[in-house]
Amino acid sequence: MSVTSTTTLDSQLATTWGPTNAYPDGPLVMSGYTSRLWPHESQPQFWTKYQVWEWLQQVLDIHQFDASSIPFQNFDMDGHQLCSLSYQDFIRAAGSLGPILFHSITELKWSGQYQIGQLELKPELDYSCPFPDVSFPPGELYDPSLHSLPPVVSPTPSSPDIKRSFSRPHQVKKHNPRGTHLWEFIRDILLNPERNPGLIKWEDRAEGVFRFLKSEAVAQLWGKKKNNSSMTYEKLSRAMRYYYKREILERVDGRRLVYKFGRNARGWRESEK
DNA sequence: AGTATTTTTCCTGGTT
DNA sequence: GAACCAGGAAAAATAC
Repeated sequence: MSVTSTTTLDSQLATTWGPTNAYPDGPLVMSGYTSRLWPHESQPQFWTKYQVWEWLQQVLDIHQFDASSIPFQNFDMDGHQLCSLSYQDFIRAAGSLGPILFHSITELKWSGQYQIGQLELKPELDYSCPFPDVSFPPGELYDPSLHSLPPVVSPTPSSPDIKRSFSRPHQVKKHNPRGTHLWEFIRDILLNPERNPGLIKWEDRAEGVFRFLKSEAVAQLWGKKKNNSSMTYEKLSRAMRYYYKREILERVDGRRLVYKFGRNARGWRESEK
């Protein structure tokens, strides 16, 4: 009764994560539990430069800072190098945010070793990537996060010239239910196109305009994350509409499935205007 | 334990 | 007719 359109969803999922690349590496993640991390993600020493930047982004988001708070150039390194930085190095590279980053990476290094035993991160340090706790039982959906190795992507040094005086880290505590809000979840899908082929795509990267390509599939993913198997795009979109008032999203009329990030959405820009 | 936020659920009605 | 879009209303889930 609650199933909207299985046919459509099936086809969306099929085209998105077709059988071609389903479970390429076998059952790396225990399908029994909801795993929060997958091997390479949980072990910073194996991160690529790209993943290091992802991590930076996530930590900033969690602590409500925007991307201009840290000179990303100072972290132009892979996970191995990152892990060898000292506390002082972090201070030098990130100023007042150094301690936060240091704490975060330390925690991650530590828990990474035990992730086999399914050790969960402390909630406040959960900058885990976009789809950590979305694990689909075999045969159901292909979970992109199960791809242990991200494709070769370089940090796109287009112009990370985000230099600005540190906006003093005065904790702007906000609500953060379950680690991620819907809009952040959506944003993170956009920021990780390699792992999420064809779910949502940028229409205008600079303006923050994007479009859902597989609306029901995204809803399913969101539902999985919230442990709600009856999530639909209909319901997800209602939540999206509430963002208009808060200016996290701006209305884009006329175009179906198209949304635009608003002034209160952070962390989606390639570089700060 | 209680309040504020955010999301979910359901719905009516309109549009593409 | 299917799939969306707009919001109102109210309940549920979370955060603090």
